[in-house]
This record gives sequence, C-alpha cells and structure tokens, in this order.
Amino acid sequence: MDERQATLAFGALAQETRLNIVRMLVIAGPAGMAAGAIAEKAGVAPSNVSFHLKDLEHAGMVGSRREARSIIYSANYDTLSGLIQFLMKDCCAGHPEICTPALAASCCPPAKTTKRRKVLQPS
Amino acid sequence: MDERQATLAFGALAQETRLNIVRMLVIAGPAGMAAGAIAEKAGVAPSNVSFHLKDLEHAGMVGSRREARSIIYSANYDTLSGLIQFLMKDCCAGHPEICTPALAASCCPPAKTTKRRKVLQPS
DNA sequence: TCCTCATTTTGATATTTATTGAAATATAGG
DNA sequence: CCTATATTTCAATAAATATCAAAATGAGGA
Repeated sequence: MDERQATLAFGALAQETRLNIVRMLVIAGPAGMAAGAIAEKAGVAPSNVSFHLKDLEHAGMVGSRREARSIIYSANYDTLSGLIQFLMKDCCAGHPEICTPALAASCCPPAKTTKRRKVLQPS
Repeated sequence: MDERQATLAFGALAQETRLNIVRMLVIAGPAGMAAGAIAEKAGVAPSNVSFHLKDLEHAGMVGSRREARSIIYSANYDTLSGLIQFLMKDCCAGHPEICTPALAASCCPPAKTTKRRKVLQPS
C-alpha cells in the first residue's frame, strides 16, 4: 500500500457513516450486504449511502457485485490489513523499543532483536 | 480507544501534510522536533503547520512541550498503537480465518483456535 | 526595557465534503 | 411492454477544511 492509497483509506474511515458501513461489512463477511440493507441499518438515505459506498470503493475498502436487482457490497480485507501494516511500519519506524507488547510480534521485524542474545530456552 | 477518538485519528492521518508530520515525528522519537523545523522539512508555511499540529494534538496523535523559545512536538505512540488495535479488532471481527498471516498473531485472539486441535509438536 | 525570534491566532478565501430530494437507470416479473 | 423495486446520478445547498498573509503572543538576550 502506497501513501496515496493509505491517505484515501484513512479518509474513508474518518467519517462516522463510512466507518459504520465498513464495520458492518467486515462482520457480514464475504457474503456482503445489499446497498439498501446497508442504508437501512446505518440509518441514512439511500442516495447518501450510495455516495459513501462510492467513496469506500474508490479507496479500495469495499467491492461490489450485482445480484439480481440488488448490488451487494463486501469488505476488502486485503486493503484493511494493508492499512494496518502501513500504520505498523510507521509506528515502529526506528523505534521498536516503544512498541506495545501486543503489537511487537507483527509490528517489529522479528529477526532484528535489539540487544539480548541467547535468551530462549537455556534448557 | 473509542470510536470518536478513532474517527479523529483517521481524519488526522487522511491528509498529506499531517501524515508527513506524523511520520517524521515517529522517526524523530521522544526527542521530537520544533514546530519551525517541522514546517521547513514539510515545506509548508509556519501558520499552516501550526494549524495541522493543533489538529494532530486534538486527535491525540502528538504532544507538545515548550523548550526555550521553541515548541517541541513529539509523536504519541500510545495513540498510534491504540489506533492499530482499533483497526485490528474490526479487521478480524467474526472472521479470523481471513486474517493475513502477518497479522494473525496480534490480530486474532490466540486462545480461540478454530477447529484443529492437538496439532503442535506430535513429537 | 526594548528588540528579536519562534510560534500561534485571526480573518479572508478557495476548496472539498456531506446531505437531501428529485430524476434517471437497470433489473425482474406479470 | 408496463410496472415495481433497487440503486445511482444529478443539482442545490450547507458545512467543514486547507491555505495564505498579517497581526498578536510569549520567551530570551542586549
């Protein structure tokens, strides 16, 4: 994920309605949800949800497919995890010692342990 | 991190100048950078950088301290990792099987392995 | 105190974004 | 075909955001 796409993705998530949509689509899984169902559950006008879905799609956060009369939207998990990794790359950039324990495993390069050698299993 | 703060944080990162600022502050570490230095390195007018820094501070992404005549800004790593965890919570919500291998460790609850038992070390 | 440097605040302006309702498009069924 | 349904596009408007230049604030040093 390059900076441009990350900026789009952040912008897409920086709005209550869109964040809600992404969350419900993530939970819905690959099956996705019809635009109308999204609008109803999110409590916004169909034209407005369409506007936001277009934005999310442009940011690569969701995909769509037609199914009979409905258009089904579903979350794009690759973009989501790409964004997480983009954030993590910056998070620890140069300063892995600051990393939260919960994140350290994925966030910081496992090969490059700072100091401390010969610690695992003294047996 | 609650939804409100996450929305602020996403909004803060959804802009080229601010994203640049955050990145340079993350790299700068706890020492941080003076507002003027940030403005120069980012290539924007001081008043403009001040505007963006205020936004970043409001979102909890950076902190500031006065040091002689300068005001030093530094990244808030807690917010950054909090945001990552906020994203990860959503990423896998209900669908850990989709998780990218690189993320699975931090992203998906390690206790709840789906199916497949008695697999480690058949010895 | 007065002066200068570093930064912020303010005010004006241009741009982008969000929302609404009405009209247009596409699909399925009688 | 004609009608009903699902969604999008369009046009208008309101609201938020980004940018610049100029004035104001605040902290040392002569």
